Amino acid sequence: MQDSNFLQPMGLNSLDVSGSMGQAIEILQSCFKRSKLLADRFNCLHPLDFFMELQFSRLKQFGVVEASCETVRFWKMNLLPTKREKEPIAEDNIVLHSTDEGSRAKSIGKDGQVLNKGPWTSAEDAILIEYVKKHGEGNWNAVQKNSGLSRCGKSCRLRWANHLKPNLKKGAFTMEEEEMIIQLHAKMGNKWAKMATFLPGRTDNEIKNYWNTRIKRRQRAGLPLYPHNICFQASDENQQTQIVSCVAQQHSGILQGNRFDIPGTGFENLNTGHGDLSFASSFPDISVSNMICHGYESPGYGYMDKVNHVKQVDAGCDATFYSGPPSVSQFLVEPPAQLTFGLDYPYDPAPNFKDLATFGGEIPDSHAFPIDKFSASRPLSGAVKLELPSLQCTETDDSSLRVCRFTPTFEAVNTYIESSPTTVSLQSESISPQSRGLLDALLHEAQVLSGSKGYSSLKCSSSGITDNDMVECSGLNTFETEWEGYNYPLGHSAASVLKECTPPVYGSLSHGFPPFKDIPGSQNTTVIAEHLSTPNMEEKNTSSHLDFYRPDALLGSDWLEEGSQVAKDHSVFNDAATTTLMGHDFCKEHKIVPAGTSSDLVRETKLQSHSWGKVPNVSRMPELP
DNA sequence: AACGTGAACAACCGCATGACT
DNA sequence: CAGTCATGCGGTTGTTCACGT
Repeated sequence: MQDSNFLQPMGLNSLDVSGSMGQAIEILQSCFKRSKLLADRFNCLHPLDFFMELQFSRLKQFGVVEASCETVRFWKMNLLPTKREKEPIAEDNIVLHSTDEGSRAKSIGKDGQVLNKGPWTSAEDAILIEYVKKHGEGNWNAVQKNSGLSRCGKSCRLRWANHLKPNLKKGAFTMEEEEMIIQLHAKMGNKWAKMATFLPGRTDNEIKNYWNTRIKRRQRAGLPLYPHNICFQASDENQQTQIVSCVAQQHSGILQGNRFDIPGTGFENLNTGHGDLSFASSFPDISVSNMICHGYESPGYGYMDKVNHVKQVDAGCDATFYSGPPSVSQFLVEPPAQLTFGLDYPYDPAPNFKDLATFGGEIPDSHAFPIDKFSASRPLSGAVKLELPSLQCTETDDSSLRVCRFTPTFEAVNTYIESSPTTVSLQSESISPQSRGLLDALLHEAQVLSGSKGYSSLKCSSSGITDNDMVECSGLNTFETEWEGYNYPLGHSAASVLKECTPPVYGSLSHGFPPFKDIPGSQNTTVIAEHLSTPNMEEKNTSSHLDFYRPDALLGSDWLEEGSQVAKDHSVFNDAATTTLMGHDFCKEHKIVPAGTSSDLVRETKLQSHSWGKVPNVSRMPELP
C-alpha cells in the first residue's frame, strides 16, 4: 500500500471486503457514512461523490478491494444513490428510520406503520439486497417486518425486480434489443412482462418505458408505429393477411391514442350486410363493424371488452381495410423464439389462446386487431394536444358513411392512421352532438389561424415554396402546391388528381362533401384487393384522396404539420432506410415541431421548407414488396 | 443565465390472478 | 365456493436531465 491515509479520516485503517457480499456491503455502507464527514470537510455535494470518486479508485489502486471487485461492482451498480439522492443529505438520512427525512412521501401501512414512498435510498437498497440474500425472493410483505425496511412489499418487489436484481442490464437498449422489442410488440402487444422474458436483463418496466417513449417519438415524427419491414415480413402466401394484420396493428396503436368517448355510437352502417366484404361470411354473425368498432358493445366478441371499458369510436377504421379473411394466425401468438410473421399454423405458447380461432373470446396478447390498450390519457400524437376524435362516424347517415368508405391502401391507411389525431370530423354537416363542442373549438382555432396569418399561407409555406408564393396560395392551390411535386404513374400529378376529385371545400368547414360515388376508388370495395396487390398506383391515388379528405386539411390548423409530414411519409416512407424506420429518429433529419401555437406553425413551415427538397419524388419510390 | 420542452426513467396505483384457507 | 392474501402486470404519474431558445 502506498498510502492509506485516506482511510483514516473515515476511521478505517484498512478495508477488508474480501468476505461475503453482505459484509462488504456493510463495510461499504460504513464507508459511505464516514465519507459523509469527508464530504462535508471537502464541501462535496454528496458524500458519495467523495466516496465513489476517492474510495473506489484508490481502494482498488491499493488492492484493498481487489479481492472483491464483484462486490464493488455490485455496490456501484446497485447501491449508488439515485440521481435524486445526489443532493446534500442529512446524516440522519443515511440512517434508516431517521427521525427527519424531510419531505419524503409517506404512506400508512395496514398495520398503521408509516411506510416510505418515492425514491429509494441506497441504504434502503442495501437492506433489501441483504434481505433477499438471506431469505430469497418472495414473501415481500415480510421484508418490512423482518428487515425493518419502511417499504411496502409491493414496493420492495418492484425495486428488486427493476433495479437490484443481479444481472440486470443497465443502459440504453441495443439495436438488437430495440428490434426485438418492436417485433415482440407486434406480436404480443403490451405484454411487457412477456416481452421482458425475451430480453435477458431487461425489465418489463424498462421495455414499457422505452416503448411509450418510442411511440411518442414516432408519432410525433409521423412515422408508423411499426417499421415497414416488420409489416412486410410475411411470406408471400400470407402477405395479404399480414398486411391486413399490420394495418390493424398500426391502426390500433394510433387510434388508441385518439380514442374519444362517444357513448352509444358505432359503425352500424358499416357492417358486412352491405356486401362490401366478401369474407364476411367467415365470421358467423359478426360484422366487421362489430369487430372493429363495436367490440365493447358485443360481449360475445369481446375484443374490446378490456379496453378500459371506455366506449369509443374507432374512428377512421373502415371495413374496407380488410382485404381478405383474417387468418387465424393473426390472432395467435406465434412462437416467441421465432420472430417471423405470418405463420398460418397456430403455435400455442399459452393453451388458453386456442379458442381465439373461434373468435369467441378475447385476444389476450395480440394486437392483431385494431383496438389496443394504449394509454387513453396520453395522446399518442405529439402533434395534437387535445385528444380529438379522429373520424367521428357517430351518425349513421350517409355523410358519415361516405366519409368512412374510402378504400385506402396500406400506405394510405398508414398515413391516415398516423395523422388521424387531427382528423377531427369529416362530416361537416352531420356533427354529432357529442362532437360538436370539439369541432367548435377546432373551428375557432381554424378561424383564429386564418384570421391572424392565414392558414393557407402557412400551408403553402409548408410545401416549400417561397414567401411570394404564399401570397398567392389559397384554396385548392394550396393542395396543388402541396402535391405538385409528385409525379403520378399515369401522368397525373397528385394535384391533378386532386383537381379531378376536388369537392368544393376549399378549406371551409361549411362546405359539404362530394357524394360517395364521386370519390374515386370508392365505387367498389374490391378495389382494396387491387390496392394491396398493386399498391403503387392505387395507393398513391387513394392516399392522396385520403389525405385530401382529411378534415385537418379542411380545417387547416394542424394540417400544416401533419399534412406536410404525411407528404413526407408518402415520399420517404417506402425508400427510407430500414434503420430510419427502426427507430432512428426521422425527426433528426426532418425536424418536426409539434403542433402548438401559430408561431410554432410558422416556425415549422420554415423548417419543413428547407427539408422539402430532400423528399424523394414519388416516382422514385420503390414499389412495395 | 433563465426558461421551456421533451425524453428518459423511477415509482406508484389499481386491477387481475392464483394459491391457500 | 367464497374470502383473503400475495404476487404480478399494465397504466399512469412524477421527477430529473438534457437540450434548445
